[in-house]
Amino acid sequence: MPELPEVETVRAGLEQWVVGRTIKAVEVNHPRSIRRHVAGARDFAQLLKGRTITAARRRGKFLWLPLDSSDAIVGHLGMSGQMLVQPRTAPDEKHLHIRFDFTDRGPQLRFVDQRTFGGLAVSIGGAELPEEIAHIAKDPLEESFVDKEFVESLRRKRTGVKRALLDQTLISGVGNIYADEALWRARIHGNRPSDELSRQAAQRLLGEVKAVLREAIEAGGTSFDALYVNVNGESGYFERGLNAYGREGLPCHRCGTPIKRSTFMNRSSFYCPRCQKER
DNA sequence: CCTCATTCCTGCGGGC
DNA sequence: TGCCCGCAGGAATGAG
Repeated sequence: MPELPEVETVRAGLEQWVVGRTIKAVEVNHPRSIRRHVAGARDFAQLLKGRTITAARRRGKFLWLPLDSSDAIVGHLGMSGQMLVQPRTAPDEKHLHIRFDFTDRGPQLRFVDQRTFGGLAVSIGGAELPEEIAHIAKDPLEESFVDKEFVESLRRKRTGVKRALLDQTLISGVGNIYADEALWRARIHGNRPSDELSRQAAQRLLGEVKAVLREAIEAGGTSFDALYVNVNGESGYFERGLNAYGREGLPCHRCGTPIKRSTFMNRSSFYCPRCQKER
């Protein structure tokens, strides 16, 4: 499940493998994967033909590839999207939806996506910051992210702390896994009302969010199955670093109490009932 | 404006 | 052995 660390790993791979290359042709096999490109597949391909990719950037879980036209390819991996760099001779993947061929006749870039929650679009004039992602907040690893602003807006919200962490307009890049991990580290229950958190607790939580995201990037991301891989098809190994997510019934690494699982927002939450009191 | 439930999608694993 | 159901969940959407 790609969250910020997994998307960052993919971004780094794109920087290495596709920046500086010129697109020769684009093939769209599944219209749903470009549903956010309203003008359709033909327009998508036409805008990209002959363009050179000049960088690989990311904000939160969104990626974008600025082009020499000042447009950009903007993308989100959703639940199962993959950006793979593959030799032209490699057999098509089962869920290969978009293929990029380059003028250098080198490896292709392939967008593969089993559940089709992800997708790509051309953002007109979006090289600097695509308007498609301007509505989401900065992610906590951006230099211009302001801790105090996050702390204050978190405390202004009238909702649960975990729900707030998952709100991409408040802080971007955090998904279900790293939200649970940061809450475990900060010893805060995800159902705690966000407006009842002290400034100190909110700042501590933010510190743990940043720490866990950085550590996960270092490990190349978290992989539970073949769905999350880097551009070369390799898995990350941060799963070993998880303290809460997916550990129902297993002893808390701090106090030994079995980790609990509960469901809300249509998703699972894992927490230590002893370290993380609801109130 | 704010909060929250619903919807999209496919593969997998449990239960019968 | 096969079928059905629940589950995985990021983000857009619309209801209230």
